[in-house]
Amino acid sequence: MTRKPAAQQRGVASAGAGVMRTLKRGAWRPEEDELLSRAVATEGEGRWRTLPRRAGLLRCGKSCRLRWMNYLRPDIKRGPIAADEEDLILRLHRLLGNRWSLIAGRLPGRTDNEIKNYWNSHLSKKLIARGIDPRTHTPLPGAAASPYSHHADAAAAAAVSADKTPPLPEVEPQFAPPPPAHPSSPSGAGVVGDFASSMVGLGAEGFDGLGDPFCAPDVAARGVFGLDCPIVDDATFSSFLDSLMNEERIVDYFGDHKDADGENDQGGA
DNA sequence: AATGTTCGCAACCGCTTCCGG
DNA sequence: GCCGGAAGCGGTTGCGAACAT
Repeated sequence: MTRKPAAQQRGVASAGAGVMRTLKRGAWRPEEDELLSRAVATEGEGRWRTLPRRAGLLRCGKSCRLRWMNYLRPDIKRGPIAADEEDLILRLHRLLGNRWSLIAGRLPGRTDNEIKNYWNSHLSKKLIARGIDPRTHTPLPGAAASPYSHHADAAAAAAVSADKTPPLPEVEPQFAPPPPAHPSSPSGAGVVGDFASSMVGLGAEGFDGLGDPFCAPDVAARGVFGLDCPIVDDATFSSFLDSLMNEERIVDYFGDHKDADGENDQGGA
């Protein structure tokens, strides 16, 4: 996608006709990408604050980091989200809520921004079409009687229409819905309670030996599970997440229609 | 063909968390 | 323990492209 030059794009000036060195904003140009890539190659990631100056870029460090993380990193995977990736995103979102970076961490080559965008533009609509609240994974109010009906409510119907996907088969959800994520905690506390209750339906019985096995270290550190929550090391938590990938595909949750409708045929960046 | 609408995604913003002094 | 700077994260914005009328 081509984009307008910085100042034009966002209305925020890179103007400033002063002595002051002004920062450029908006879309990155190829030569800027080149400068950034070279700088990271020689100096490594980190020290984003000072990197742009050393690289000869008129960008803030924040912008450089974002560009590198979401676009320039060599290990980034291009192309449409595959069915198994989508399955995993759904599973992880049920568990973790909108913790995109954590979710992205389990999808090699995918960025948090990409997953967030995919969720907002595709998956949340699919859930709504199924009469499921994408935020809580619980039935939408109007759809409570038959949450998986094709005609659950107007919102679902509208979403189906908007989604341009064929109707989904009526399938009982594989998993028991977790409680809503914490809305008041934008950067992470959304996990609150999700882990424990999600385990009921997530085939997590295999983790019985771990107590509350899904108290990831950061979650435990935030105290969201209280004192009873054992702190599980990264490896344990990681192995749990890995196990999600090996479960029967969550696609039953939606019906396996993706390949047929070509919905994921969006090109890469 | 022209115009309006919707969609997908890159980039920005503001807040939170981390870390060193 | 406190403070300030740096890094990280999630929500939101706004543009161009694609599609519909």
